Amino acid sequence: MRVSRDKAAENRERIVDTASRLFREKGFEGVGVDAIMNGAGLTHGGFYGHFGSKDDLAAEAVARALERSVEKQSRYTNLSDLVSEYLSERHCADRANGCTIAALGDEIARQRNGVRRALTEHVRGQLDRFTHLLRNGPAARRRKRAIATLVGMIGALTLARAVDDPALSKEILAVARNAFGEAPPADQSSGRRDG
Amino acid sequence: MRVSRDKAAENRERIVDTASRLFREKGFEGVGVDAIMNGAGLTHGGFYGHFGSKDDLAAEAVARALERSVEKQSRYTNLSDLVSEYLSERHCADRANGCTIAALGDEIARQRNGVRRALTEHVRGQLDRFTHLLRNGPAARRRKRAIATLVGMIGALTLARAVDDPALSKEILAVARNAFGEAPPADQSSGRRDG
DNA sequence: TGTACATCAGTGAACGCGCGTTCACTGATGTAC
DNA sequence: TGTACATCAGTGAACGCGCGTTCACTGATGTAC
Repeated sequence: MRVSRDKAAENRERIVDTASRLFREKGFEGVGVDAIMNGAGLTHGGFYGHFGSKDDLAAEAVARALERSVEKQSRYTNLSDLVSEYLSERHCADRANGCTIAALGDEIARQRNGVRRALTEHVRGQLDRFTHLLRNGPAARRRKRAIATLVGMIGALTLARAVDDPALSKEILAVARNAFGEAPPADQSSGRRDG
Repeated sequence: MRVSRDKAAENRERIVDTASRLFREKGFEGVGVDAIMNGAGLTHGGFYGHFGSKDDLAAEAVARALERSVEKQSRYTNLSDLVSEYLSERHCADRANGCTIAALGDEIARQRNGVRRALTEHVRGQLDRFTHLLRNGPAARRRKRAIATLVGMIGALTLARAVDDPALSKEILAVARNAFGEAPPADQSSGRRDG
């Protein structure tokens, strides 16, 4: 049965949002078109009225997830709070609504161009934002800190999720919050040469 | 045609090694039993004489990859060299023979108990080894640095591989080598409180 | 504003392929004498 | 040491299921008058 154009547009958005969550939760190959459409309250047959292929949807879903993540970040005016939230146990437990890079990082590396290009632009933006949020030192040094902070966040969340033992997982998050949220990780303050 | 017991044992080892490489290269769901057996110079039918299921092989393959990684590390007597090698462009480009956590991290988080448990023990060992390689400061602080270093390494390699642009990828690796291989990342040397 | 028709979003059955798994078979290996 | 038979590692065809994709159909929406 036909549905109004507005309703159809809403449905499309809902499919993208649902996919964006399910992919992060179970991986690209862990979710079928069927599950995505059911999750959006539709049946699988209508899928190809909205998207050319599952891969096309994947590209849109990743782009959507990355946009949302930038929106969420705009609330933070300093990097420490952002890092603390990112490395919280809540975020660690909620893969479906959390960071796309931590949830799908190594699958994205094997993905088609569309997905990888979107991610690359997102990372560039992240590094610029982080560099801007860091207040001390010249831009080049702040950029280095931004990179070290970003990779520390991603690695900590990935490892905390991969590990089986809740105590170890919490320890990793807590130490990383302290290391990347408080002290400047790329600061060569221990007196070594600067490269 | 039957094969000698020694040859059969060799074949089994070769299957595990091949799987360990192919899984890291293409992900658990990106490789079929067929491809693994062909890679080991056999046909798919013989697979179930060696393993109960593809999942069982996955657990063995991950365990094997982690063992190999520990063997490789035993060559290093200081953490800086180890980090530099880990964050080299060579390692970044060679997913099949490289770090299992960076290659399969977020898939492992969704995997069965066998795989996750093996990984957890490996991580514990890694942290102990890193803590031991760090020479300065009390054990508790060295452990924090070990954790920050490990998650920085994993995050940097994951991100450098996910990103589309070689220049950005190289920048991430270079900055991370400097941040995690030279200065102590968990060092609160900038004068903040210690937690 | 109301009516008649065309459009098309969504449905559900069906297709085809790939993949994990099974199985009857083969022929070299291992063993008993 | 040699022979006869049993064992069993590996082969390749086949099975069954799931999944991405297609398609004929439905009936509400959109439109023309």
